[in-house]
Formats: sequence, C-alpha cells, structure tokens
Amino acid sequence: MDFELSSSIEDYLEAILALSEIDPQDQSVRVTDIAERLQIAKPSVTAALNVLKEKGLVTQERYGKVFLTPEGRKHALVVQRRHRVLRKFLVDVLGVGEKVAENDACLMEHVVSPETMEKLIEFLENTVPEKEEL
Amino acid sequence: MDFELSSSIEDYLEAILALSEIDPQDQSVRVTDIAERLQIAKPSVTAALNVLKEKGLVTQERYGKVFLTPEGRKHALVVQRRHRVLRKFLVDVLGVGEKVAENDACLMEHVVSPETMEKLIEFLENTVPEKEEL
DNA sequence: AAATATTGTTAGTCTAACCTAACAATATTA
DNA sequence: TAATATTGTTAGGTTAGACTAACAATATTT
Repeated sequence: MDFELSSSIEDYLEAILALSEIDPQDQSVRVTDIAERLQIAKPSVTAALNVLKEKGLVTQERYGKVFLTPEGRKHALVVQRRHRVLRKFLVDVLGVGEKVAENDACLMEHVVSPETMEKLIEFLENTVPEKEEL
Repeated sequence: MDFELSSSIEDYLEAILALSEIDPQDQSVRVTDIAERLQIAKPSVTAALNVLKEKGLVTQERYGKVFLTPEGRKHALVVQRRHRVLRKFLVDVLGVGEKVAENDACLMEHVVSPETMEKLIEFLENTVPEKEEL
C-alpha cells in the first residue's frame, strides 16, 4: 500500500492530477499535455507512464487517454497537498516571492518528511489562521 | 565562478569538509572515511573525486589524501550553512524531532533557493534570537 | 474517403550515480 | 625486510531518467 515514489514519478502524478482537474467533465489526460506541462519530451512521458501503470497508479490503453487510478489519485493528492502547504508557508510565513516559492515548493515537496509536514501545517494553523483551505 | 552542483556532489563536498575539520592539525581526508560517512562504496567515491577534481574543488594525488581547494571549501561551507540553518529552523521553530530534522535538512539543503535561505535566516534572527552562531 | 496533421510509441543513445570483483599501491607488523 | 593488512583504483555492470529520429495510430480537414 505504501510505495516509495521517486521525485520524477511524483512529478508525473502531480501533473496528471492537475491536468485531469481542468475540465470536471473529462478526467482524461493526454501524453502531449503532460509532456508540455513538465517540459519533457513525449517519449519520456510514455516511458514514465509504463512505470506508473506497473505500479497501478495510472491506466491507459495503447494510444489512449491517461487516467489516474484511485490509488494514483490518492498519491497525487498527497503530493499536491505537500506542494500547497510548502508554498503557502514560504509565501505567507517567510515572505518568499511567489515565483521562487512556487519553484522551491516543487523541489521540496519530494523530500519533506511526514513529521515536518505535520508541524508545518500546525504552524500555519496557529499563525495564518483560516485564510483558505489547502 | 558559480557552478551548479548536483545533490550528490554537494554531499561529497559536505562530507569532505566535515571530515577535514575533525583534526585542526590535519585537513586531509581519506577515501575510506568519505565512503564510510556517506555509506557508499569506495569506487563510487573515487569516481566522484574525479568529478570534483575536474571542477577544481578538490585535490588528490594518486593513492593520496584528499584536500578541498579554496573554491571547494567555499562551496562546502555554503552547503554546510544551508544544512545548519534548515536543521535549526526545523527543530527550534517547527519543533521537529532531532533525527528527522537532521534527515530532512540533508535533503532540503540541495534544493532550497538563496532567497528562501535568506528569509529563513531572517526569521530565525527575529524569533530564536542569538542562541548560537550558525 | 483521401490527404494531411497530430499524437503516441518504439528503438536506440546518453549521462549520472551507484554497485561488485579484482587488482595495485601503500602501510603495518611480525 | 618480508608477509600481511589496509587503502585506493580499475574494469565492467546496472538503473533511472532523460533525449532524438523514425514510425504507427488516430484525428482532422479538404
């Protein structure tokens, strides 16, 4: 149930989740859009999707649309959450600029431990109370 | 003057600096000790040292001791500083446990931007004033 | 529906970073 | 100082994650 996922694989999951949320009617995601979003060549995406399929995080038929499995979605949401918490912390607490905060969050989201995440959320709750949900 | 160093290379630099500081009389560092500290096989260290030598960050004669160059030392100190600031922040501000904080700092030190570092230091200065130097 | 354009895959390469096994060089000690 | 132990290197292999070029499948347009 609890894989360890590489940074790269987490990035793919996150991108697929984001793209799948664009149109609430259509959860499907295209290889080209993943490639575009991550600034990566399409064959690299195909290769990554094979890994994701093997891990049961994504479904895709040959030449078809990509979908997150429930498991994949779960993992993607965790990463997304980490990203948002980190970005909010960097911007609201430390006062880091939006662009840099976004970028740092992108990198930190793959390495921060669950404990640190917890403490970060606690801190946000006691400091920047209830601006918005994460 | 301003390379981009991989996480792995930064880890080597940091380890070499730490080992070189053990005995103030003897700044030299052995391959075996680097390997031991980073929990990595010795041939991997040899390979990494070749990269570090090419970049002018380290000197070593065949079968000899390793030394940081002034340039290498400069980079190593930057990484060490990032590590210390992050760890202190995690422990003193967020209340993360020592072990986890140490580990997270090890990973975050390679990805945090200069801007975030600055803000982190500022925050520490205004919050946990003057316990010790970093 | 044919021609064209777009999208996705395959095949083959490359690089960084690790590994083990075997050997060479240096250091230690009997 | 010769035998042994330790240390460092070489050679060769693996894996993850990227790339390009070429092709196959699907979609679009005429």
